[in-house]
Amino acid sequence: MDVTIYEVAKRAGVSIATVSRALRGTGPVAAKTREKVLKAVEELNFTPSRLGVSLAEGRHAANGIVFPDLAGPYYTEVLLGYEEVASELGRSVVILSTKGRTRVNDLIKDLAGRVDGMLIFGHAVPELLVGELVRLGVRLVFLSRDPLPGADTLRSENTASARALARHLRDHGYERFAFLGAPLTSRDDVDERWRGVRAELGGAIEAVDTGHYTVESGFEAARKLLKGAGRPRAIVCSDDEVALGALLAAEELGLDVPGDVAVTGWDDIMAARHARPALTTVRQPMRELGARAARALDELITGVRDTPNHLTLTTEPVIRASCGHHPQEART
Amino acid sequence: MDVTIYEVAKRAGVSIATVSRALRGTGPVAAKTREKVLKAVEELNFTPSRLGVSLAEGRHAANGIVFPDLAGPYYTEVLLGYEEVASELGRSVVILSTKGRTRVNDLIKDLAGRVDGMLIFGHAVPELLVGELVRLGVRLVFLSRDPLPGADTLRSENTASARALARHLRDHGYERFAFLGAPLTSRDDVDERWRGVRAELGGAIEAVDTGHYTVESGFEAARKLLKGAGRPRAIVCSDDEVALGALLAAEELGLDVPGDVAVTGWDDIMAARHARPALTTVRQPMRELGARAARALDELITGVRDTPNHLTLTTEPVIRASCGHHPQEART
DNA sequence: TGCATTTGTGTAAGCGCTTACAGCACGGCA
DNA sequence: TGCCGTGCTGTAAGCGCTTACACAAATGCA
Repeated sequence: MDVTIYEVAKRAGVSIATVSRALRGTGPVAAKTREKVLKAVEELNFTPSRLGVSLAEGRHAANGIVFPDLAGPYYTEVLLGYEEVASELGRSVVILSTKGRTRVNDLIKDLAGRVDGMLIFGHAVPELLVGELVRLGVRLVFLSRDPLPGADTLRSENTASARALARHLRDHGYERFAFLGAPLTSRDDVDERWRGVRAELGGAIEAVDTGHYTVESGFEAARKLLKGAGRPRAIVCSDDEVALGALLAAEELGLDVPGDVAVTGWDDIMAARHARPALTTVRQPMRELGARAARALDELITGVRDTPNHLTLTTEPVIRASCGHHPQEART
Repeated sequence: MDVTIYEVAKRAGVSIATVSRALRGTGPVAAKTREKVLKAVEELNFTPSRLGVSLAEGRHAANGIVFPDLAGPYYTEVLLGYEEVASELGRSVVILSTKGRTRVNDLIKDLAGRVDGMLIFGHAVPELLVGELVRLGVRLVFLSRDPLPGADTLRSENTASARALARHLRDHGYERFAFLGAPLTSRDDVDERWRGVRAELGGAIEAVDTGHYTVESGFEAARKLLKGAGRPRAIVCSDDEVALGALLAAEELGLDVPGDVAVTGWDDIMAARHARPALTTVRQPMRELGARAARALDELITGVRDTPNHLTLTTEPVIRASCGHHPQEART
């Protein structure tokens, strides 16, 4: 990768300006000259240095993406949609995981210096820095976060779906409920889900903090909960991974799902479908979130749009076996 | 992000060289001067332009990673390990998915111009291009691929584990086997697994091509296989996703796993543990593959090492319920 | 006190491109 | 024949940094 435009120019017997014009198609170039240039390019196997191009153009042709942790299907799916569209738009994708990192601020700032804009998951970035980035003029799209000035936000609907899910469970005839998740750690999505079920079920549901959103934390919390005195009839989990943990806990305690206790998740990750009983959940359009984010960013970067956009995508309940037999619904 | 070193220099009343030295700690700078510089940096909120730095330094401080498709836990896990170590080493990670892309060559070349080296999954890149990249002096690490000159290769062990898995199944008393996967599409890993079980089971196992490595293709192939006349007693799948598909097929046909048919996977992805019956599989150290790749690349880039390395990591069988009860083994 | 170091700082030459501007040749037209 | 486009190409000024080199000032030592 170290043949430069100068060598091409020399070989073709023209100036570097002509090489550049011939290659980019800007400005007029005589057919014969173009041919000479292309031939030299071919022979030397020349690829313009991205660094040189970017420096001169003043743009990176790259997008960043910041997530708290790539583990788990949710982030992966979003990333997938994001990268696909970004690539379509001619932009590379630079990733950054903040989990367990010290000096996150520096990492983010470094990233900001490598890209034209970035997608940030929820609260993966300290609040103070968010303001600074906005002030710096970095193009930003936030995922699953309350709208804020100076940046796009993108999310999928939570409250109404949560209410619908809660209603569905109540229609089963269940009366005691628990919500399993970490609603106190400011993941807006989960907070909304909690408020949704709460609004529907009122005092019949209690929240249990799992601390994290992992199979393990779900398992631990569910085990404690199911062993306790007032065992809930149904457990609404903040996401599928927590729910998978709950299923494991029930299994360990010899409880039948959904016979003894119903369980629901959120996201519809792959494992949800393969768990037994298959997990009732709410499908979030994860790839589309990523894809939309990439397009939104493109609009902001190219300047097609300069006012922030705040969009909410709809979700879809997926009723499977883990919530119990329900006459009105089909099963997957 | 558009305050430059010149403005800092002016504000601090020094030259840009001094600013650079003060910030990077190269060369001597008087304490008082350093303070002035830092103050100016602070006030202007200056971050050196990555482009400028890279151009001057002649390095990107970034690594690439190329995968056929990010879908599925295998790639994610590797990516996770890779990004973590790369970040530790001060390198960003630029991703590129080749699935369904036209002009892959251009994408790869563009990527090569953005990074100091890259990790490439198996055969995600056309063979012809591999040679060209090597010739161009791009630092490369290949995953799950036969050793080739001019680049590192990294893989996890397949043949011996496959033989061990096959032996384990035979010890159950099973006699007719099938191998489900797409061994003909040149994924070296899978090819080795097939050869391993084949070496152990000989004519007792037949290969069935699924075309892809997805739950769906596994489902389709397994359904056809299980409906057919000579139904195998055990199905060895090329990876967990195919195996999950096989479990679904068995369920649909009303067959008991492992009572009627045993199923095994490969990789030990999250869903393997949550499937019912839980999937017997072979754990591949996915994160470590990523982490090692990042370190290997670093060695090549920094020049600590200049001869290619070819490493094989060991795998670990994970015996769960899907292969049947087996007195000698514990169950997870 | 004088000289050789050391320390601190600035100047300027890159790094590899893009592009505004200028210049040159050629053809068409009056 | 003279003049004015038009088409093509080259020159050179950036883009934002790093760093070799030169030089001045401060220090150490005899």
